[in-house]
Amino acid sequence: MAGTHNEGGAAPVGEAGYGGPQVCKLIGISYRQLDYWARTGLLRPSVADARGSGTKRLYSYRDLLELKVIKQLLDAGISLQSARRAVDCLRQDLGADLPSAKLVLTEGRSVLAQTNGEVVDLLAGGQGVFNIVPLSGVVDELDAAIVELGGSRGQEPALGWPAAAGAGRERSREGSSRG
Amino acid sequence: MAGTHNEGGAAPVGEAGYGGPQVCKLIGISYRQLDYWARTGLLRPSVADARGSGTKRLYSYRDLLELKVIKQLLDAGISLQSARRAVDCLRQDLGADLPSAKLVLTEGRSVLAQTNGEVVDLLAGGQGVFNIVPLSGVVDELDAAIVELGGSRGQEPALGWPAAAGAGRERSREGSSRG
DNA sequence: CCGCGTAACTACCCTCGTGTGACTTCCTCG
DNA sequence: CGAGGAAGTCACACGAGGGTAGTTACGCGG
Repeated sequence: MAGTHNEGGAAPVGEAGYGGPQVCKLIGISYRQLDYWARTGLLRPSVADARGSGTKRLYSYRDLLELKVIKQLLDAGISLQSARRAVDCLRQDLGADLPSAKLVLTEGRSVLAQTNGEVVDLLAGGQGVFNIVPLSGVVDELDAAIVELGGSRGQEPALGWPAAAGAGRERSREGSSRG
Repeated sequence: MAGTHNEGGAAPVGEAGYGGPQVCKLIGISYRQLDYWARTGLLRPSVADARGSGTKRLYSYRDLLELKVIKQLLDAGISLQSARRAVDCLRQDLGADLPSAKLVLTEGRSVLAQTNGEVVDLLAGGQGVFNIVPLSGVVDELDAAIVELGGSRGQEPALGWPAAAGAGRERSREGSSRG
């Protein structure tokens, strides 16, 4: 279905990235929300941002991950401001093995815990509230959504990247020059 | 200011409870916040609510605990709506040993975990975001605040709750010990 | 006994963040 | 060059309070 044009499903056009409306379907947010986040600087598309009314925003898979985390946090009743800190933390650990990690947010500090032991350790020593995001679920749901929307394309939805710990996974296409 | 009132510190007058401004100091919120919460029904004083402009709201120690939990959640960037659910959960487990428990909130479900094992178990099976509130810290901080504001009275920081609820639950609530 | 002062609660209006809808503009593809 | 879709813009809504003035219940002094 929708196999006529290459924009019919959720798969990125070649290597370009994911367009705005596609991202909305994949993440499960409204377009206005995505637009708002992009305009307020919470998360701007890393492949290509808009340069006018007629252009397209292009999001990378990494962007999708961050968006999904933000949505999870919002669903859990956490404010955008806190979600922003969470994404910040996510960006610092670029090489982490995300599917096996948990994002642990406390007041003033946010860390990526790679094992359950770390989480328990943090829990034992902390006083405030903990917000814990198991990233496995995030990656899983996102992947499932990608497959569901455009899986029949025979195009890999960008999941072969857990070997990114210290490795250069520089397959991003920064070719589009701004005007 | 003519020293007309006897409540110089934080200790409740006899069995009355804690007044509004006192609660603000104890919990660390603004009066407007407390007022807003009372008006919107998030947490109304259980000893005596206001019946006009000249009357006083009187909060019980249990109210203070719930307020403190709410404030912790707010500090962690959690919305009032979610905090409302947390307090709801707290009210269901009236007889629980709060200082040793942790409040675990997930999307759609909120439970009181009495042991760390329960928390780990919940973490292992869940997908969404977890908000974990160690109540030991809550009780501890609240107790310290009460002692600090009214400590010179040599009075018990917390008094027995009024039997307004009708149920006589004599738990050992003395918050000096924590798990 | 009654007014006064003050402490508390209340009402009203405003702000800020976080969106949402409607409508416009304008780029890109064919 | 025309059609269509995507970003932009403006107005508005709603939650969560802040500020301030008004209103009422006390207690006290005259």
